[in-house]
Amino acid sequence: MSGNDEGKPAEPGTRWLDAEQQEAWLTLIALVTRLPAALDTQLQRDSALTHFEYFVLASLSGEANRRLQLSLLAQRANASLSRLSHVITKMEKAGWVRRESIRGSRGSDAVLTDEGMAKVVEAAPPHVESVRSLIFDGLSAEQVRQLSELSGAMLTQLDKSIASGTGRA
Amino acid sequence: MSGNDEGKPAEPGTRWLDAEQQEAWLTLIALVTRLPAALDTQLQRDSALTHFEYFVLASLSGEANRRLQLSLLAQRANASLSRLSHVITKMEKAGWVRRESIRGSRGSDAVLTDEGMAKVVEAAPPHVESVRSLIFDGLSAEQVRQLSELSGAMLTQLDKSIASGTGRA
DNA sequence: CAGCCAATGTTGAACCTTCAAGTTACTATA
DNA sequence: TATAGTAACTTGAAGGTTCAACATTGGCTG
Repeated sequence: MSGNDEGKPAEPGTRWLDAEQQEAWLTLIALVTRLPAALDTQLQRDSALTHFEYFVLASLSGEANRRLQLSLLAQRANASLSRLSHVITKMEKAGWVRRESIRGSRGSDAVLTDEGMAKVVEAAPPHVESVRSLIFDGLSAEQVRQLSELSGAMLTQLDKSIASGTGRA
Repeated sequence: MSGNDEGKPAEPGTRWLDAEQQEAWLTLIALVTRLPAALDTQLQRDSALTHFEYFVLASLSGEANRRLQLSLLAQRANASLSRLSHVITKMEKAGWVRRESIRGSRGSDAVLTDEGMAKVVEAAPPHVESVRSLIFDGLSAEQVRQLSELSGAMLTQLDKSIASGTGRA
């Protein structure tokens, strides 16, 4: 990666990134762009699923009664409620999920059907194999630990920044 | 994050992720999902740009003559040529970029116009501020170094896996 | 209990990306 | 110098996501 891809000094008063931050940033951007693309490509080809759909199905499959309230599922899947709602509608039509309203509460649950469960069970092995090949085969145990810590730290900062409105994102 | 979101053992012969890998994976997925969303939100609100558009403009602005062949620019921006072409078309209409065919070669260049340059110069300060707030304010210098290394290692593995067809992504 | 407020969820339109097919124009080969 | 091959780019359609507006329904307060 060459020069200054994050824009060059133009306004006095703006604090730019130092060289190490620049490099880390460019590399991180590449990662967050390419990794999802790679995951989608594999899942699309092997199972005709988006990674988001897979993640939603997998999340439900790990749940106590294979069910979860939509708003909680959205959080779990790092998505907006709107995005989730559209996808649940699609997967409901496919027969993998159904909606069920919660008595005595204002929410509704997404429930994984048997067909949905079968779908994840079928999609999981090639996907996990791909995750291993795309990422973990290149990392030592120590690096895996570092990855957890670093990603965790970034998520914490992300949440803090968004909550405070400072990052205005 | 609770249980086993990557699907549970169902097929003998599939090698699953160990506990540390699982945790790292869930955290990484959260990051690659939320970070781009946060970047898009900020740029959309402050500058009416997608992060990808910003990145393309910034990449051009860092280039020798503010120009780069489309296929190279696509690589630089971690995107397909198709995606880039659509976006260049849009930005051409906005007056930020123009296409110029390369004599004696079969490619064409994207060239950043003065208006395009003005647009990046205006968009950069709030964006950099946001990047700092969203990510770097939560990381020590040592962590920034680790981030470069780790992201680099993952990208290397990603490329290797995709090239070999093993990860089939 | 009435009325308001806030949380939850849905929807359609606009927008963006992907995918596959098609075009163009160099390059190599005979 | 034909001809085939291929790299570079474009395009339209299909599909996914976001955004904003709307509907529904509990919870809270007077």
